[in-house]
Amino acid sequence: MRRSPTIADVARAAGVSKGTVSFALNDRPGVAPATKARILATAEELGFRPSHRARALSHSRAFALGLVMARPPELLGADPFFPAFIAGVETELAKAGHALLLRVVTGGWAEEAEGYRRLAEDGRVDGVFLTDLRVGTDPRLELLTDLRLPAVTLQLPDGDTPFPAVTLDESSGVAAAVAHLAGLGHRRIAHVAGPQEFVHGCGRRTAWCEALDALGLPPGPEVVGDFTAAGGAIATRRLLGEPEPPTAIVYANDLMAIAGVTVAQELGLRIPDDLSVTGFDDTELSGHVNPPLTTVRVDALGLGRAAAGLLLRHVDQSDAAATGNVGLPPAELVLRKSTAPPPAEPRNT
Amino acid sequence: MRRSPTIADVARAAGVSKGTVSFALNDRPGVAPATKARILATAEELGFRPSHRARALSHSRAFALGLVMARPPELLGADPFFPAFIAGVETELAKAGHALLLRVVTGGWAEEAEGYRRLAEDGRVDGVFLTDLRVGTDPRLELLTDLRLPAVTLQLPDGDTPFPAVTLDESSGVAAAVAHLAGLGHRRIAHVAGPQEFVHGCGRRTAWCEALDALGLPPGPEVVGDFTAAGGAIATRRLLGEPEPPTAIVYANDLMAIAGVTVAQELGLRIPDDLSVTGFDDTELSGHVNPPLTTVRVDALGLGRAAAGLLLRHVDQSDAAATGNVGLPPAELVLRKSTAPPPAEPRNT
DNA sequence: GTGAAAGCGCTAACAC
DNA sequence: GTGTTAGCGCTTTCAC
Repeated sequence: MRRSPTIADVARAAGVSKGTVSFALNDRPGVAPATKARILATAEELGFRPSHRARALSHSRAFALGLVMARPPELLGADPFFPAFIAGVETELAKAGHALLLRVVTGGWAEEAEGYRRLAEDGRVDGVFLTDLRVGTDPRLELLTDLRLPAVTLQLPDGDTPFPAVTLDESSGVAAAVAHLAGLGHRRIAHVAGPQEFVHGCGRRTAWCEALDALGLPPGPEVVGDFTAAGGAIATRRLLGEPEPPTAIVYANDLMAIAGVTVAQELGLRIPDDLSVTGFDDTELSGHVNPPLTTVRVDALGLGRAAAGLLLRHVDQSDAAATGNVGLPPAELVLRKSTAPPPAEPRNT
Repeated sequence: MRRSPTIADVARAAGVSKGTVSFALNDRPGVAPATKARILATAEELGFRPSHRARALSHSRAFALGLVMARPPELLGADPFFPAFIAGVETELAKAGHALLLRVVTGGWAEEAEGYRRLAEDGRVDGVFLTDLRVGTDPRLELLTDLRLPAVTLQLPDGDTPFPAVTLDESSGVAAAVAHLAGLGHRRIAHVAGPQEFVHGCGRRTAWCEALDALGLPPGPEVVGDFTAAGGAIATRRLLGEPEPPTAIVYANDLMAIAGVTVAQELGLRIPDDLSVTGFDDTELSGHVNPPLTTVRVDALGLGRAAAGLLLRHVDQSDAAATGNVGLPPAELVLRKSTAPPPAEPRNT
């Protein structure tokens, strides 16, 4: 079992000191071109790879970024956002030689806080991504400040946190969906919302609400769901059971929308003839359900890339140059077949 | 900005040497109970947290495990397996104080190999999980042996790799689906397979094939898909366009099955009256589509837990005690509403 | 331009 | 029992 070569081996083989090797390897000035070439060659020849562990110790840096996913178990396999987001993050991190540490917690806040705390106190990461921001004051903000752990957040353009943020306007996508429905003639446009403690859940609801208002339509009925299919089904049943059911429903994600379509169909409604539906996320499946779902596309991959780039810059610069936010193109409406003009006659339930 | 206390600080405060502190902290014999208590107390008081980086360096261990996900971008958000698997892995790793490093590669084999290589050569992880095993000789087997990187594989009970494995019988689930359909009276039972280079894609197909044979049924038509919704749609269109279309289709995953149902419905077929369908995975959505999908449930969370436990043991034991495989309960059929007896009359296409 | 040596924070062998 | 010391492999300051 051959031990992998260390910087000392290279130094010996090249006939120089460890320090010089280090300088040569890191492109630092003050090494004669000839020496440098020789060092690089022997390093190459020996198959030298710098030990990440040793660098981490002497730099007091982990060269890794962390992501804590707090999710109820049911939502784990169904959420389309994280895998794409993570893929985006990875493309950036891989280039920079950083790694991504994942922590998934399925319990409550205590467990989540513990997740961040351990990442920080163990020095396993140099910074973290803050997704699923809570409205008001997210408790993680204080925690991370406490832990002195750099972070970037994902949030809506009007958000305001003490951390650098990647912003993406989801509202205009929802507004476009509402406008599209209104344009088709709908007047009772309902909403199945996500949990209102999250900025995205809350933001989408607000966008729906304000879009209705801007169009001079009355505020439609709404039910707050939980982003799960089961929750979407229950919410839909509630909405359709009302005395004057909506003719269109704007869902806060595709999962709830698809479950909602199923419920409506079971109740004998035809989509889109009797009921129009829109989703949010544009999951791969949404184009392949019956009917194909009109939805709002959000670029999770791009978000991941942008967030990783921002966090890397934020972490790398020890000087306090303000790292500005970065904005992504707004979410956009994807028209498919789940929307149509409302039925002419009022239905009876 | 207060530097976090090191072992030297604790030693000084407790009036002992670093070595003694280290022994006390690690529950090693040879420290007087009184001294030990005092050390533990001062450590607690100072808020001492051992530096993971320093331990990693002196132990030559990363205290982290790696997972390389190789996935085409389309499948990233839709695959229900990984999130649950990762959650399972995490529950075990968190207990053991290990971290999970994720690497996602969307390109080909070269990129994937590079992913493993970097994890190994950078010493970022102590071992890796090998999912999506290829049939025949998976190229990663040799690579990892080369890199001297411990690994555990996920595979079918009859698999055979040089690495410890977590095994789960998927075949009996598929066989149960076929038997269920045959019991309803179906005789032309088709299959939409996953990519045949993977053991799970191949295994499910073989299970379907052998189940038909065991029941004395003729081998049904089949199309090899790619596990994506789009692929499932295309495959289904092909099967239903044949002169004598099947009356039932067994899909290798839910995503393709749901897309297949949509295609069939667009062609005017009623599910399950005109066509029965089964899936595989039991995603959250599959109970909330129209009709709810009969499928095969596989315990991804349990797989993750078992794999993590196995890999931890495998990595921790420096002595060569053979770490046996661990077997999980077989996948089981979940009956819902997408299956029924075949239509009495032969349809015309 | 290059070498020597002192860290980074912990572990583990070896003295006492 | 406890203290001392030499690593783990790299970075970085300071002489020369």
